[in-house]
Amino acid sequence: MTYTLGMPDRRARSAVATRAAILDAARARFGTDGYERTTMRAVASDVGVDPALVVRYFGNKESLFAEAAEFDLHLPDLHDVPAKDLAAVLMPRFFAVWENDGAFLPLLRAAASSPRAAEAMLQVFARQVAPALAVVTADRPDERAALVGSQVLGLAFSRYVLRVPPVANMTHEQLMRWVGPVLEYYLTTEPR
Amino acid sequence: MTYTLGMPDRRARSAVATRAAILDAARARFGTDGYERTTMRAVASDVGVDPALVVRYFGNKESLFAEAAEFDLHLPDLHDVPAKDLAAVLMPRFFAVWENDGAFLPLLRAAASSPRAAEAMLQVFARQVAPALAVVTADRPDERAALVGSQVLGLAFSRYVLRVPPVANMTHEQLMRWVGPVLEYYLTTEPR
DNA sequence: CGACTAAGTCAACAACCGTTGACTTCCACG
DNA sequence: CGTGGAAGTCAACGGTTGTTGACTTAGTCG
Repeated sequence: MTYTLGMPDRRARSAVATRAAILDAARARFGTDGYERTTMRAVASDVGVDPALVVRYFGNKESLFAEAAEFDLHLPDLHDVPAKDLAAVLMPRFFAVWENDGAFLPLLRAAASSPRAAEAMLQVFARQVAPALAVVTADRPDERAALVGSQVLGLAFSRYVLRVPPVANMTHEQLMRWVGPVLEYYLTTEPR
Repeated sequence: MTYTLGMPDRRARSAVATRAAILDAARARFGTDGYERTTMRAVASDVGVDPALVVRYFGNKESLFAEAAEFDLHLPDLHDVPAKDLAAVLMPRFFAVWENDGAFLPLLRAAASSPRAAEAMLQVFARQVAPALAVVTADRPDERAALVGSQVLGLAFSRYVLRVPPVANMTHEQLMRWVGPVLEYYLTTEPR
């Protein structure tokens, strides 16, 4: 332990830990309550901390949201995936992003009433979804990617926001059996 | 003019007119700003009226929203529609409701961030969409209706809220050619 | 005309919000 | 030991919100 420079002490370590805890709580709140109904006080209270500390770390509510809404879809490379297996590869990523990760829901909720959030979501689609799908679409890749996006978004909205009973209660496998052929159709089949 | 009973005078007529004006303004505000960011003061100001008058007519904000979110999809009877023509019958109603009518978009926007609006939207689905589709689905009508709903909702979100370029710019016929087979599949085909 | 009543206004309330700046606590290090 | 600085708290601010109750205006009818 010769170096003290760049070696945070116990206080510093606990500082980044509480910062991360605040970010987690913010993600959860934004995801379930949306932007407006999420209060700085509630986020702070979830971590057991003073509201002033939240603004000390993140500046203000808008910046906190921006940082909480940053994420990476981690879409796999689809180059060597046969058409029949596309859904089996894509759907698990869908569930992971919307259920476990939980970073996507805040953005979806906010995008409905905030043009800025809508623009951010469009960027995610253009930079991550469209390129990943482009490698398996023969013609009109933009149209096909957007149609896949519409089905995926609608499924997320029905299942995680609206909680439409049948769709919200179905298992991953059941959903994959229903939706899988649709994704495959949008990506590979020629419409009539 | 023998009857005065049930014959509203000028004051009463102007009263229902301002009430209707308030309802229109509320629909517009809820549609663009969502539930939380819509304020009673803003709605009142749009009509050029005191905020107290809004609560006088509608009780409170929640009731105002409930009344502003009421509408009828006017879904046709699908009893005698062959499976091949289902999409051709349903899609025009989709465009009419989301483009011309314009009463559904507020509800979608608000539903993303307000549990109340989400509940209202669920009611519309359960009372209008599901029963209308049930007459053409052989088995598991609830699942099939919910899946159709998810695709329709996702299309509306992509096209009218997010405005994803390819989907937002396509014509009615192009969209019908792409999405039609999916609706038909959800309603009539057996999944693997 | 004068009383009645509906339509609408006014000011104010309690609560809650995001944000601020000064204060306290406490650990590490010279 | 004691001092500096980071981590965190505290109380308060200015503003906005939904909602309330008393007040004013104005048309109608006996």
